[in-house]
Amino acid sequence: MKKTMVKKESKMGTEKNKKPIKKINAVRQQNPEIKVKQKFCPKCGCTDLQFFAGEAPIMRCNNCKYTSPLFPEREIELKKIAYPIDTIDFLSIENKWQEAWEKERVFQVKEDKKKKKYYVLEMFPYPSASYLHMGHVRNYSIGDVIARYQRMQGFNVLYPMGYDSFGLPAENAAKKEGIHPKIYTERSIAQIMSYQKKLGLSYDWSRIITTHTPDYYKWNQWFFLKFFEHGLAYKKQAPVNWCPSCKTVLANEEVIEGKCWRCDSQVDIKQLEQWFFKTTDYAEELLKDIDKLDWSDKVKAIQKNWIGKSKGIMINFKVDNKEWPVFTTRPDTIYGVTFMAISLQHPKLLEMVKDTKYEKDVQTFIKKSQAHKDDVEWLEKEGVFTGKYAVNPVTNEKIPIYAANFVIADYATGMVMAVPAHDQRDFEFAKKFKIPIKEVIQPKNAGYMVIEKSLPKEKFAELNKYGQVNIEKIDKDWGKFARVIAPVENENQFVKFLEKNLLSRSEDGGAWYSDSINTTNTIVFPNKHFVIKNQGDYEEYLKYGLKLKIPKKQLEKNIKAFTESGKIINSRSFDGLNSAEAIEKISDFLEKQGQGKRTFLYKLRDWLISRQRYWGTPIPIVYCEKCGPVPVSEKDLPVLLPEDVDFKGAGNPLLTSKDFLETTCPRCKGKAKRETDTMGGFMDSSWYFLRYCDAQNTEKPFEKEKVDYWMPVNQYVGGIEHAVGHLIYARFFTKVLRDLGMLSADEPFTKLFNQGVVYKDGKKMSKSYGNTVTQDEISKKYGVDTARLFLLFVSAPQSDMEWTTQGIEGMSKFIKKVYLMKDKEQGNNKTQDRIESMHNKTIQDITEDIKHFRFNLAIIKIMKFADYLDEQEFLSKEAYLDLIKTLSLFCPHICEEIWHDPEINQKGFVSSSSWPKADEKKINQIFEEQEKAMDVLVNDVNNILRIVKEKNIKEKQNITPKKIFIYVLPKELPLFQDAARAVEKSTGLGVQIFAVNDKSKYDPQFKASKAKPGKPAIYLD
RNA sequence: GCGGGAGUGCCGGAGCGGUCAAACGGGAUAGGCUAAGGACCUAUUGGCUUAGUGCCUGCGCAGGUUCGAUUCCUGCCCCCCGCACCA
Repeated sequence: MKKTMVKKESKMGTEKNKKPIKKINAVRQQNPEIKVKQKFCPKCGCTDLQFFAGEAPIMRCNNCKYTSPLFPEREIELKKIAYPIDTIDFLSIENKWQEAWEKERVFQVKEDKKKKKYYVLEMFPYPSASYLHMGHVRNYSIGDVIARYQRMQGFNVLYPMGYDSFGLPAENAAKKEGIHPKIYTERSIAQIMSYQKKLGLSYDWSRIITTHTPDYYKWNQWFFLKFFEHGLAYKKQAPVNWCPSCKTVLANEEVIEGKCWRCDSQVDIKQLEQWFFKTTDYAEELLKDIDKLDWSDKVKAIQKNWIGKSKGIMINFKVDNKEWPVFTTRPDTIYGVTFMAISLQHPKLLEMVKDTKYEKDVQTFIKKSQAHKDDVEWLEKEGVFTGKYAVNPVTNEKIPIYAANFVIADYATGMVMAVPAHDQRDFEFAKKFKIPIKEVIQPKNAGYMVIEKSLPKEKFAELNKYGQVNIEKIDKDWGKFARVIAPVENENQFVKFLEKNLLSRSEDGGAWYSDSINTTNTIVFPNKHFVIKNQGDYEEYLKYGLKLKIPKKQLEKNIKAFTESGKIINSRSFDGLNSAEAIEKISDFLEKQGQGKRTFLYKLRDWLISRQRYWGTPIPIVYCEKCGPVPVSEKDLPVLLPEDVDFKGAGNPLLTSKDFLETTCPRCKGKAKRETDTMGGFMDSSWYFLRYCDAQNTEKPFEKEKVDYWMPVNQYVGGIEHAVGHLIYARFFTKVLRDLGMLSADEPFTKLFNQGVVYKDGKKMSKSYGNTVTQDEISKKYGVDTARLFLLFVSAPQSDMEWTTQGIEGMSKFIKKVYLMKDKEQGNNKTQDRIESMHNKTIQDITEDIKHFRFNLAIIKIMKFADYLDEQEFLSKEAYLDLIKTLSLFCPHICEEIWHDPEINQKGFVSSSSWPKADEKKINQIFEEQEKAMDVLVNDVNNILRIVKEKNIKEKQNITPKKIFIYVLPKELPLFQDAARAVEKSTGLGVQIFAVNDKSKYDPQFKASKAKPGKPAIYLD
């Protein structure tokens, strides 16, 4: 995909430029909007017209060849342009069927216990733009194909749409343009919705949801109260991400590379009191259940990584005789601890240094490092000594404590035991502050030997003699490249062997060079890989695309810490163990001593839901002067978002609404103030899929029975960008509601499909990049059916694609062709059983393809099938109907139009017809082989013709064959009767076919004897 | 650094152990139908060779496994995407 952008202009491109662009093209490009009124041939009434520019523009009918000059009154315009009238009026067909579907409620569904359900869902959009671009069109088309397919399979398909309509952009628009967020939002929704309708998406519009309306957000508040009741919602002071530009806190999932996901500003860390949901209570289940999901490995990996479980031990260090637990995954390195590092944001840091001479240093340092997440790739390690010491519980050594910028405040306990010899960060810090480095792990004496180019056989034999090298395979030929991978059990002896026999050590002590056997480029990587190369020089080596690389960082102890496992040293009674054993033994020891506790830790944090913004769900909490924070009572919900706010100032606009702010305490009826934080948008999207199941309910968020009927979502479709945010929260929410008895599902989304991104000019197509191609532009020109078909045809739905209009014409032509086929005379073809075979095979293949999201391949097969049907003398109606059915997934409007055409005359809607079933008995592979044989024959004839022609030119003669004679084996005669027709069509010459044993055959050159089974002989006369 | 994906013709993209590399679409070239083409039809589109044949080259580069590799493995190159100071 990216390739297109990288590659230079092709040769073809430059050649093209040599040829002058035809005038007509240029004109058309300049004035694509000008159309001609004439739609029907005045003579025969057909619509297959062509128009030609020129001094006197004319119209020509392709059917009856009638030609006439065009409307004199439009002559001026026509002089500029000749533009074909589309013979199909897409727009009115689209409107017609969209209206019909809506009127007949074709896509509305009810729970029906007798029918199997299927829930298809696309991630609901955030209504920030007022149009749809090709990226959207592609996404919605994917979902619609699935919905239509499952519907035709007989499932009760729930396929809803709604809008995630709370959020900052609306508020920003209000600030900038002075429009109230509500108006802005509702306008956008109306526009987007109209475009979605124009796409012919088969949503059940009766279930529409907009999250900014009180009908919806009331339940957000209700859930909040439930969570609060069950201890799952709480308020705490914590170091949180603060976006200075959006003026709000952000959840961890909304910070990308240290920047705000919306505005890209540097995010600061602030100590603030905020509302959280206890996602960490569910960390283990969220992690464990990932394996149950039919999601892509990538998304699963991202989630696992995000939850980030690590196994380790809490070890009690003592500071001022108080216990300071510290988490580590590497207790085997505890004897190597040479300093402690505490986070700058640690709440107890200042307390620790209070009234000491170090207090000032620490304070200055905190100020200096500004406490914001930095975007540098790897932060320069900085820190300051706190003057305090911690006691190592195993050695009783006094360990100095440093305040350091690389320690995260809210992971584990905010303080780490630093082992510079075996942790890269600790190492860097120690180097900088001249803290001792104590090695407690030694690299293991084992490795792998990789030998490029073969050694002499006898040398390998010698290696083997040592017994340490197990050579798996040696290339027999000297001089050829061979790779030998051999585990080396005893490095020291092996190295000695190498030194003695093959190599000598380089001066810096790192690499090994072989000079003993006539080569200069032999290198050894101790502890990692041994790469021995000899015979031949460096240049030759490069020729084979191999480069020599000395991983200096791995060799030079001065740069890198040894972080792998190995043999324990300098650790008293634990010496000699390997790391894995030592981890267990030391953990046992610590636990026995009461100095430690094995535990698991997660990277996942609690979900920060407070936002200091206006356009969101108010948090239903009241601060009473006497009672403190009190939840609003259920019956007072919803806490309405006031509309009389001022967006001009800085800060949260909610603070400007007095009516909202001032209230009474639900408990003591005294004076109280409302919470002005609102909930982040992820709250809205964490349960919207449940609301769809019962969207009109005014009594509760949803009826359990209904949700249990529809949930879980069978197929979720959406971008991979939500892998950690929305998809984790929604899973969390589902699990909590399950535990509250509100539904039965464990997981919200059984299957997840991540569609690819649509790029343009090398960037993701989006409003913010300004590189959008809108639905309007394309559908006006080609109709939405073409747009949908093209987008799904041009590449697999999960892969990224670069937007191009190249090829869209082809799709348009194809649709037109299928449409015109309906007028063909219906009847039985001679090749009926062959058609049936292809028909059933096609259905079988397409069904498989659709099941596996290979829409592009399914479309290809539909096209092939259509071509085949079109080639036949008569229209095979049955086959054609199934063609229309399958095509209707992609092009619902035109298919509906055909379905109801008087010639075809089907009842009901094709959209609610049933998916064709393949009859395997009718699939006959022989036909396919015969088709191939026919193709070969046609090919052969053409090949001969070509050769003859070339000969003519070369030898300046003029032999032009006029007739083709084909000689087939007698029993193959019926088969090749059709082939003869194909040859006729292909060559435009007369064809006569004989059986080889036909005595009356015309065969002057006795070619007939060349005929073989499946391969007739040919003679050109 | 870690994780995921990818590299196929002029282009977009199929194929993912053999039956066939290049389906399908686009582009280009030639021809037909035409007074006129943007419709439609036909052929060609790696090289050599040939009355329909045969051979070679070839799926980022270099090796390996296999009777056989575009497909599996190893190393390297390049590109894209995501995460990243998680102790």
